[in-house]
Amino acid sequence: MPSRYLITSALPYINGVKHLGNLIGSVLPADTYARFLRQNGCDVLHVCGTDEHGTPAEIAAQEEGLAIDVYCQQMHERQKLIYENFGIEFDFFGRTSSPSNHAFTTEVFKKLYENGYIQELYIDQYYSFDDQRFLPDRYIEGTCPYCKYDRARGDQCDGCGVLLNPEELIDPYSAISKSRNIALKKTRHFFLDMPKLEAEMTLWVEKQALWSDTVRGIAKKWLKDGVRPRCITRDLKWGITVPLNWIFAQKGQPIETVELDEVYNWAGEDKVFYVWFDAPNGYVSITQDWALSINSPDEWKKWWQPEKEQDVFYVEFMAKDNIAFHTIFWPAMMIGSGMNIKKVDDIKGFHWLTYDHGKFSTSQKRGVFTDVALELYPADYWRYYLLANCPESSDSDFSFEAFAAVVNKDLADILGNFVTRTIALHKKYCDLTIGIELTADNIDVQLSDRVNSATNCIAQLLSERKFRAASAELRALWALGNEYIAQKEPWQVLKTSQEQGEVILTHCLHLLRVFAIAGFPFIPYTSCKIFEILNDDSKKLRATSIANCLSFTCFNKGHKINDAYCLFEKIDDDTVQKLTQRFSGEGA
RNA sequence: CGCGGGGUAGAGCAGCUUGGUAGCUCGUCAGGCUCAUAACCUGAAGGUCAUUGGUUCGAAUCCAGUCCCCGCACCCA
Repeated sequence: MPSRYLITSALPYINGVKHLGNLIGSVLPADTYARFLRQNGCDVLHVCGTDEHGTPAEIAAQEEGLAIDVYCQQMHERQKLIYENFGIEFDFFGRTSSPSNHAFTTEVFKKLYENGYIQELYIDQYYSFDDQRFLPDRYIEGTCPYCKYDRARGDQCDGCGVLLNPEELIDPYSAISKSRNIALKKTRHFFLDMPKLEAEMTLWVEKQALWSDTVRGIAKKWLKDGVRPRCITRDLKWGITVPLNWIFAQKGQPIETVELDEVYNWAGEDKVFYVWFDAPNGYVSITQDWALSINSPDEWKKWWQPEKEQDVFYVEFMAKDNIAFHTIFWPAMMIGSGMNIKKVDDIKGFHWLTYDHGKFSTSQKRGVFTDVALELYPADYWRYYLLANCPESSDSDFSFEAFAAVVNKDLADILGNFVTRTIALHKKYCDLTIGIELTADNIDVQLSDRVNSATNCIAQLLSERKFRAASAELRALWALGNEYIAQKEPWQVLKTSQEQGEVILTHCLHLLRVFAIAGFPFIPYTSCKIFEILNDDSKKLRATSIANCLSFTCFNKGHKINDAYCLFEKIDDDTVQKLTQRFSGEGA
C-alpha cells in the first residue's frame, strides 16, 4: 500500500466559465476519489488550478477590454468559487501564471537544455502587421493545398483533416483581424527533441499496467506517429519568458555581444514558452504554492520527489483530448529533465459529455455551464447525476429529461423518501428519542450481511475508480432501506409491540448513517444533512471508511435526533421542458 | 482505405480481457402496502446481443469482411 495518494485534475483553461463536461471530465471524479481515500485515513493531496497562458487568453481579455493579468485574476477567482460551490475540495487551486510556475518551468527547460534535449531551429512564422503580433498556426486561415477548402487553419485542414504547416496555405489571412497584410518572418524557436526520448518513452509506456485500453491506445498512437521535435516556444507577451540571457551565456556568447535583430528577430523580448510546455508543470508548481501556503516550503517534495517511487500513488484525471500530453509529452519532459519528478501511475481518461445529443457550445450558448447549473439546482443533484452517468467508457449524453428522471427517482424517491418515512415513523412512535439499544440478540444479521456486502462493493469500485458502477451500487444500497422497511412493516408491529417496532426503526436510523457515510464522496452536502438529522458528529463522515462502515451500536439509549424535511425537490415535466428550451441554444 | 469512439429489450447502459443457459436502471403492465416527497415493496411481459462468414462441442464474447451512428467546424474537455 502506498502511503500517499497524489491526485491532479486537468487544469481548466482560463478563458471562460466551464461547462458540465469539464466538471465530470476531471475535477468531480477526482474529488470523489479523494474524499473516498480520505475517509480511509489515507494521506491525500489533490491539486488543480487555472491554465492561464496562450493566445486564446489574450484574445478573451482583449474582448473583455481588460489587461490580461487582470482578466486572469478575475477569471481565476470566479472559477475557484464555482468549484468550491460544487463541493470540490482541492488542497490548493493554483495558477500557471504564478511565480513558482515561472521558476519551475524555467528550471525544467534549463535541465532539458543541459541534457541535450533542446534543439534550436529557425522557423518561418506569419506576422500580422495589423494585429501587431505573430500568429499562432491556428489563427491563420487560408485555402488548403490538398482539398482547396477555403477555411483551412494553419495547423490542420478541417475540410480533409490533413495536418498542415501554415506556410502551405494558399492565400493566407489572419483569423483574428481577417487581414491579408501578413508576412512570413524567420524567428528562432526551441524544440523538445522527442526522437531522442522515444526509446525511453516507449519503455515507460510499455511498463504501465494500470492504464485503460483507451489511454494506452492513445499513448501508443502518439509514439507511433507523433515522435518528432515539438516546438516549445511562441512569440507572445503573455507567458513564461524564455531565459535567453542564460542560453547565450551557456554558449559562451554573452547576449550583449549579439545583434538584437539576429537573436530575437521580430519577437523582441516576447518569447515565451508554448502553453502546453508550461501548463502541466503547474501540477508541481501549484503543489509548491500549496506548500508555501502551509508554511512548509519543502513539503511539495514529499509528493513529487518521494524517497521511493512507490511511496506515492499518483492518479491524473482528464478528458480524452489531454491524454497524449499526459502520457507522452509531459512525462518526456520530466524524464529528459532528470529532475526525478514522480510520474503518473494511473490516468483516468474520460470521454465527452454531449448535450442533448449535440455538442456543448459556448458561442451558441448551448448546454449548461457550471455557474448557471448551481443557480438551478444544488450541487449534489449535479454531482450524483454526472457521476452516475459519467462518460467513462464512451461518450454520454446530458439532457434535462434524463437529469430529472435520475434526480426524481434515485435521490428523491429512493433516498430522500426513505429518510422522511423513517424519521416520520420515529417521531410518531418514539418521539425522536432512541429508546433501545441494539445488541447481538436483536440485530438483523441478514440485513447486516447485505449492507456490508454492498458497502464493501462500493469501496472496491471507488478504489478502482469505476464511478458509474460505484454509483449504481450506492443506489442499490439505498434500495435496501426501502426493501427492509417494507418487509418489516414497523407501522404494523408498533401497534402491538413498542419494543419490536423500535428495534426495526433503530435499524433504519443506522442504515441512514451508512447511507450518509457511503454517499459522502458522491453527495457530501446531503450526507451532512443526514448526519444533522441523526444528530451525529459530521467529522465522522470524513473519517469513517465505507467498507464495513456499518455498526448497529452508534446511538445510545436516550440519543435525540432531529426532525426530517424534504431533502430533494422533484423536477416536474413542465420545468424539464422549459429548461430544455432555455439551454438549447436555438433562437433564444 | 484519414483518426478515434460506438452499434446488446421502448430508452440509457453492463457483460467482451480469461468463450459455456443474456444482466442492471428507467419506462410499461399486474399485485401488495399505507409509515413516507401519489412515494415504497413484490412479480411479469419485452432482446435470434448491427450484419455476413470463419474458429470451436459451444461465440454477445475470439478472427476476417460488410453496413450504420457520433466527434474530429467558432467556442470547448
